Amino acid sequence: MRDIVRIGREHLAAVGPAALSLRAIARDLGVVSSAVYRYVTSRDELLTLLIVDAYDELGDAVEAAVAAAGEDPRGRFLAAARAVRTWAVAEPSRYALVFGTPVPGYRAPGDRTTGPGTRVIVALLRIFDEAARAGQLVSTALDIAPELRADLARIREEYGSPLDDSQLVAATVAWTGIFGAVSFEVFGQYGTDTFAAPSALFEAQMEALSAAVGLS
Amino acid sequence: MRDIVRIGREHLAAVGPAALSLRAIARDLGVVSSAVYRYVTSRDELLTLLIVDAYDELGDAVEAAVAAAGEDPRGRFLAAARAVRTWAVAEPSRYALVFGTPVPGYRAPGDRTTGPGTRVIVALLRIFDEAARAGQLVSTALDIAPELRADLARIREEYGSPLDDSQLVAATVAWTGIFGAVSFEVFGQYGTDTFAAPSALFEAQMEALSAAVGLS
DNA sequence: GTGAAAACAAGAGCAGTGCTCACAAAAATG
DNA sequence: CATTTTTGTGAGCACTGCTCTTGTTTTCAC
Repeated sequence: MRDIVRIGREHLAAVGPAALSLRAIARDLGVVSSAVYRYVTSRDELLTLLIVDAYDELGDAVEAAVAAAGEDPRGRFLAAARAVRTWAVAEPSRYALVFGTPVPGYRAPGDRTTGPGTRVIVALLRIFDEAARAGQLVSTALDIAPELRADLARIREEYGSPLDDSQLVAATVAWTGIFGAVSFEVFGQYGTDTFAAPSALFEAQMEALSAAVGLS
Repeated sequence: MRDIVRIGREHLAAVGPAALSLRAIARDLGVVSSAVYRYVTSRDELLTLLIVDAYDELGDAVEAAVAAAGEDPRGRFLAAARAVRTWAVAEPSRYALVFGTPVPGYRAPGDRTTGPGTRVIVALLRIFDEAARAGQLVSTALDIAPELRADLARIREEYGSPLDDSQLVAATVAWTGIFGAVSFEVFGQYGTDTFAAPSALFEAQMEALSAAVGLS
């Protein structure tokens, strides 16, 4: 059982999410293909296990990086961003599983993936909250539609965040900005060999982004 | 031949990139499966055709939106971002094909995809260039590593851009920021039903982002 | 210890996939 | 009209996810 996830992870790293084959995993496991269905009801179930697995590892990495960083909110933000990128570059297939195209026909069971799936944004929000409390988060007033205000109010309550609407939007910009930059690099969307020094680019991008969202 | 792409596009929209089946397309085409190999050497070849197709349509949409917007650089930027999102929301499968996880085993042939694939960033760079020339792009000096300076110099030359290093980095932040936000929405990565008004969120995000990268 | 119950594995089989290849019908060209 | 080129056929290979029936272990209560 644990072995299935272990070998599944290996195959995932080797062939990518969509090419992940239960039969191949069974072979590697030295067992006939149908035997795997004793432990896992379907390929999607296995994907869910691997998704949770990946979310957890990424969450661990980010939380550890934030904890290891200093008190400075901006430094913590940069550490979190760096941790995301480092993990993604080291585990492109698992990153793709979680942050790429949803696997065809696959519907993530919310009850099992939302918990681990929110660890990064929770960590980011905490950094923003601390910054706001320390007066190190400047808020640029944005033009926010009423429907959005309702959404943001719900989120503020759910996470118990002290951020105002504009700051919350800024946090989502930081969030999507990090993953946008990482995805571009990991998925090779900058174009072929456009950047020889992707990590240097990422550093500069995150510096710009952290300043942009008001972190100082 | 054109029919293959046409039906391929329909299937793509219906089932997503990874589940796209040549045999199913052949059936819809009223032809035996092996016949389509007369026109397309492999499934990957078909994917390439569809990728180019998607890039072109997105490029058209963005260029048209920018042209229809006023002279104001910021307005043009917002128009471009909105065009990306609108197309992505309308064509999630095709968006996924191009900006999601690379299809397993698929290697995009650079010579056929790089041209159409760069139209969005070219449009963005033009907006930034115009803004810079009009003095409407403030440059916040970033800490840029020497290796990155080399990359940026190459890019500046390739695109004939007048932007300085920090402004170029800001442009990549805008670029990846747009697609990061769009991907989060299209791929449902914000979490289940977190935002009831995604377009309002996007507007606010892009407003924040445009200000953040120095566009005024 | 023995017998029932639960857990595990095997193997055949179904429907689907990408792709190849020898062959036949149709269309264009001389 | 004859010949070449193009287009389509159908069988077949190796693979996939998944189901179902059968058999083998292991565990556990008595």
